[in-house]
Amino acid sequence: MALKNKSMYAILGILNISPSTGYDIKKYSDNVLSGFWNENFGHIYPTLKMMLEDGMIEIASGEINEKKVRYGITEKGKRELETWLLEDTMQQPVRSEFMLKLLFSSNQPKENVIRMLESYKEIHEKNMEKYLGMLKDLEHGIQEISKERAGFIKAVLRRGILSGEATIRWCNETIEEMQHS
Amino acid sequence: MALKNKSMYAILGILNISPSTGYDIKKYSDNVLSGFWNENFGHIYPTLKMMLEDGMIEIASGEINEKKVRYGITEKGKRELETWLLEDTMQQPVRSEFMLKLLFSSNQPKENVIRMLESYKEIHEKNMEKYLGMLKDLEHGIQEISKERAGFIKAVLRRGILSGEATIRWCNETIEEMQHS
DNA sequence: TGAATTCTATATCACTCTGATATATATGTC
DNA sequence: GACATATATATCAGAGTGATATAGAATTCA
Repeated sequence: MALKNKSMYAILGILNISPSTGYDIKKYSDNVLSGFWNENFGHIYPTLKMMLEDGMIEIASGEINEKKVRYGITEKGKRELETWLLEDTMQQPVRSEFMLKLLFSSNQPKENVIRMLESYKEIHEKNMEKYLGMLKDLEHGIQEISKERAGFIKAVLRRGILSGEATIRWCNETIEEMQHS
Repeated sequence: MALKNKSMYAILGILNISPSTGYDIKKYSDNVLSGFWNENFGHIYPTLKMMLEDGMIEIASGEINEKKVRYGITEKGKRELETWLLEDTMQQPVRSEFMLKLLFSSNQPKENVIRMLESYKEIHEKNMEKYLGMLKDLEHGIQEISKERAGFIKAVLRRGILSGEATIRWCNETIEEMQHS
C-alpha cells in the first residue's frame, strides 16, 4: 500500500462521467475541480498509459486518431473507483508556504507583514467571487448536469465559500492585531 | 525559477531560531508547524547536505559528533531567508482527496456519504482541540518563546481554529442536506 | 538486573507529483 | 494572409512522500 497514484482516481472519476482525452481531463481539473484538486500533463499522460495497460480504461470506440485519443472507463476501472470511494481517506500532507512565511516573520517590519496579509486576503476575495459565480451558473442550469451530481458540486462550492469567509475574517483580525501592537 | 526546494526555507527558518539536528527539524515540523507544514527525513537530510555545500548552514561548534550533527544558519543563509520572506508567495497546488471523493460520490448510497462526512468532522474536531490546547499552553507561557514570536504563533493557531470551525459548520450543513433530499 | 520498548539520530530508495518545455494541428480574429 | 489562441500529446529534471534499515541512548516495568 502506502504510496499510491491519486491521479488515477481523479481520472477514473472523470471518465466515469464521460469519455475524455488527456486534455479534457486537464480542463475538468482546472474548471470543476479547481480549488481542491489539480492535475498536470506530466502526470496525466503517463498515468493514462499505465491505466490502459492495466485494463482500467480503454480507447473509446470511433474516436481512434493518430493525434487524439479519447478514453473510457472499463468495468475493472469502475470496480477500482468504487473500492476507493468506500475506503477511508487518510489525511494528506499540507504545505502552506504563506503560513510558513508568516510564522518566520516576527522580526519583519509590521508594514511588510500587513502588506503580506492584505495581498493574501485579496487572493481569497477573488476566489470567493469565482465560487459564487460558479454557484450561480449551477443554479441557473447552464451546463447539462444531473440533479444528483449538481447537489454534490454545490456542496463542494459551499465548502470553498465557507473556508474563504473564514480566511478573510482571519486576515482582517490579524491585520487589526498587527496595527495595535 | 519555477521548481524550488521549499524545505530549504523551512529549515532556514527553524535554524534561524536555534541550531538543530535533522531530527530536531522534523520534531519542530511535527509540533509547531503541524497543521500547515510538514517535512520528512527523506527530504530533510539530502537538503541539509546540499545547504551545507552551498554555505547556507554550518556545523554548529562544539557539537561535532560521528552520529549527531547540529547545524546553524550562516550569514548567507540569513540573507537567503530574508529574500524569501520579502518575495510574493505564489499559490501552491492543492489536493484534497476527501473533497475529490465526495464530488464523485453522487451515485453512492446516502448513508455512506453521511458516514464519510461524520468521520471527516471528527478529525477536524480533534484538530480544533489540539489547536485550543496549544493556544492555552502558549498563553500560559510554558515554553521559552519571545513575546513577538508568540504573537505570530498565536495568529497561525487562530487561523487553524477559524478554518476548523468553518469546516465543522460545513460538515453539519452538508449532512443535514443529505438527510433531507 | 535484565528485557522490552520507546526515543533519538541518520540514511537511502522507489515512487508520486510539479512545472517547464517541445511539438504540431486546428480554430478564431483582425 | 498573419497572428494569436485553443487543442492535443509527450518528456524530463527536480521536489516531495512514505517506507524501511540501522543503531545507540533512555525509559519502563517486572
